[in-house]
Amino acid sequence: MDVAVAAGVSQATVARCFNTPEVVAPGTRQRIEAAAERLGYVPNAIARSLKSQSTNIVGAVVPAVGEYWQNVVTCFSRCLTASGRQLLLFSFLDQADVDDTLEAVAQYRLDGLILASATIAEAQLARMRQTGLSLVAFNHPDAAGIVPSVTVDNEAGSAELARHLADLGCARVLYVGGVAAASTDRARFRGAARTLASAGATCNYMEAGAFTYEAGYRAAERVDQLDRLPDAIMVGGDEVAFGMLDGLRQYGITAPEDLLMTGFDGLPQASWAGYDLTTLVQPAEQLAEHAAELAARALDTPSDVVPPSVVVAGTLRRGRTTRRGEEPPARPQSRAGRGCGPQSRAGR
Amino acid sequence: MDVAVAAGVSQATVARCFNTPEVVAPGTRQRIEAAAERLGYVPNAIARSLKSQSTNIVGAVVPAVGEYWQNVVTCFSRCLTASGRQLLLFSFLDQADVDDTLEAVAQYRLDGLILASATIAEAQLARMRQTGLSLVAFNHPDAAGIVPSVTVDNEAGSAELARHLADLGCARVLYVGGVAAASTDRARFRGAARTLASAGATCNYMEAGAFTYEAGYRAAERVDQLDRLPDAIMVGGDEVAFGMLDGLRQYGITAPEDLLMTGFDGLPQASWAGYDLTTLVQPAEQLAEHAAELAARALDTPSDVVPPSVVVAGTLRRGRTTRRGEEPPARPQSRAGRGCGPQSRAGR
DNA sequence: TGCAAGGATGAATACGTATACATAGACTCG
DNA sequence: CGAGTCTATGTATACGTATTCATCCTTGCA
Repeated sequence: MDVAVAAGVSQATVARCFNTPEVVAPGTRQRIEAAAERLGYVPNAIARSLKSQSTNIVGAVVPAVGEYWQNVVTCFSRCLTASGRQLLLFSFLDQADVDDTLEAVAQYRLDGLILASATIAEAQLARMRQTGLSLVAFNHPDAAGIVPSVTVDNEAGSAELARHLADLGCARVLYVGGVAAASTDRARFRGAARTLASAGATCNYMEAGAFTYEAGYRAAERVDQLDRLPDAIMVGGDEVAFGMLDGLRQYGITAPEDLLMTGFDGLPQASWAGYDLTTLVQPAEQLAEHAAELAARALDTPSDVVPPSVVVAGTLRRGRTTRRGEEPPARPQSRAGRGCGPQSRAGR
Repeated sequence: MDVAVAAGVSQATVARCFNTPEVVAPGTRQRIEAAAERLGYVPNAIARSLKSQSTNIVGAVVPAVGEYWQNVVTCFSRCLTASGRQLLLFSFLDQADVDDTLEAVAQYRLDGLILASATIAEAQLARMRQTGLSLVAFNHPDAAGIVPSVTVDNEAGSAELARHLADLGCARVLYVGGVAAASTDRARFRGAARTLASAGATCNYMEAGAFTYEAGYRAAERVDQLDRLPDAIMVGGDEVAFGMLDGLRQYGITAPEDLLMTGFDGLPQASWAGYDLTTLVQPAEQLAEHAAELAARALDTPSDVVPPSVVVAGTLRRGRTTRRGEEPPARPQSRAGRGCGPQSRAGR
């Protein structure tokens, strides 16, 4: 409005100048742009949102902890920014906080909402769907059919890992899940158990209690106390696997020497030389893209139509933790022959 | 408005019912609440923001990569949610994207903006300050004096680490920084160099090139090629230190056996048994709280007053990487005496 | 020259809320 | 019983934009 009087035009023309510049006369446009520049004017997205009934903002409700989720949030942000939209982030510590969070979410008229958690109750999902908000469940396989859903193919991925272990001759496998209530966890166990059974191998289940490093570390004690070590441990999440690896080392148990180990998720750290974990890499970027697209899509689907769901295949990453009997990779040329002598750092 | 007619009152009364319920008659209130419940009405935060000129949203511009930042983002989210505000997240990959990002930011009339990056140009900060937006620089010590700033005490923290090394008898120290252009990096090197000099020790500088695991891993090769290994390596960031540790192990160099090592930041992984790194723990939660508070504070400071800056002390965490000559921690009771025999997992 | 067509712009309105002001009724008290 | 006070509510307006409709000016053509 200030700009309008400064440029000697009406507010409508200013608006046109910013939205459809081609319909405004070059001279006028130049005058408006100069005035805007001088006054430091920037369009008000709030007012625009109110008028256009669309905020250009997508919300994401994400657990506050865990390497996996931090990675996913970054992907969301990248995807949305790339398509000119914004990310409103809600992170919750306790599952119970989700209710409050969702209430706060509803106030902002978001273009879409990504619910990222494998433990949101299905009843709650159904309720959210009634609000007319375009939402999509991320990493919650059981939500497919209730709301649009985006996940990696947990069962097939886990089956691939199991097949890999079976090929390496593992007959007794222990599956260490994070939280049995998580639908991802169940799907992963299903894939593992099915494949191993058909290969004539056994697959027991143990629950770590959380998808965290500490949970894996603590679960290592229970593994150590087993009467007999399994041939391999399939862990339901990379972070839990890191804890399991470090925890087992405490008891003198290492992978791949004493048993093989696989993770799930494909966190950046799985590629770090310190762990070098065999895992199933989730195509996080791709998953995030699908979620962002679904969340922002026009809400034309009537509620009795089965919503679209996207399942993307993961990629097996072979790390040292399942590399039994092979030659260790060539060591870079050593420091031998230098003055300081290698005696104190001879072997690995 | 729908609710108003349904309850047989005016829109103003509905608004009062949601903001100042005590001034509306109990009977009326009940009627309105019933109507709202029935119609699934939730107040429109967009309209409220437009009217009240305050969005209740705080923005954060954060680098898209790095364990450190992911952790910080989580803290921001927790703090803001706890105080009933929302977090609009912008993450950028390239420093050059920041300009575009900031332009997009300006459209939303945020209550405040947290600029989290140690490499934002100071001229840009000064320019942003003109926009009247209440902004605060996070983790950018050089910004203090230009805009309100929140950082850990980088120099003192680094000095504390250096003192720790000096006490352990280190005379030749190598400082491996992430990006020399980052003001945090420079402050940390200053603290280390000053303290080591006064202790009669030397402190050379090497730049890893980025604050990433890979950069640390690659820098390990240059360390290996030195004529003589230093007594200790101070790494400018934990993630870089992890890479350095793993990289050095490639060459048969381990900490604390061959040299001591310290990090900086206090990432969760530094406590993981696999690294167990001596580092300076940033009080991330506390820093985030200060940033959130400053960002949302009333913008009463005239631009010629030096803005307030918060510097919080970090905490030294002693890990195995500087634990030379001490007894290793007691091993948990071994699995000896069980049927499967411990031969294959005897030593560490 | 007169008229139609089209291009540029202004006036007016709606989006959903918060709030200042006005109003009307109930109640108190001298 | 009338004036004053307090409470509950309605009326009207503003926030900054997008958009429809109307208006005015220019241009082309017969």
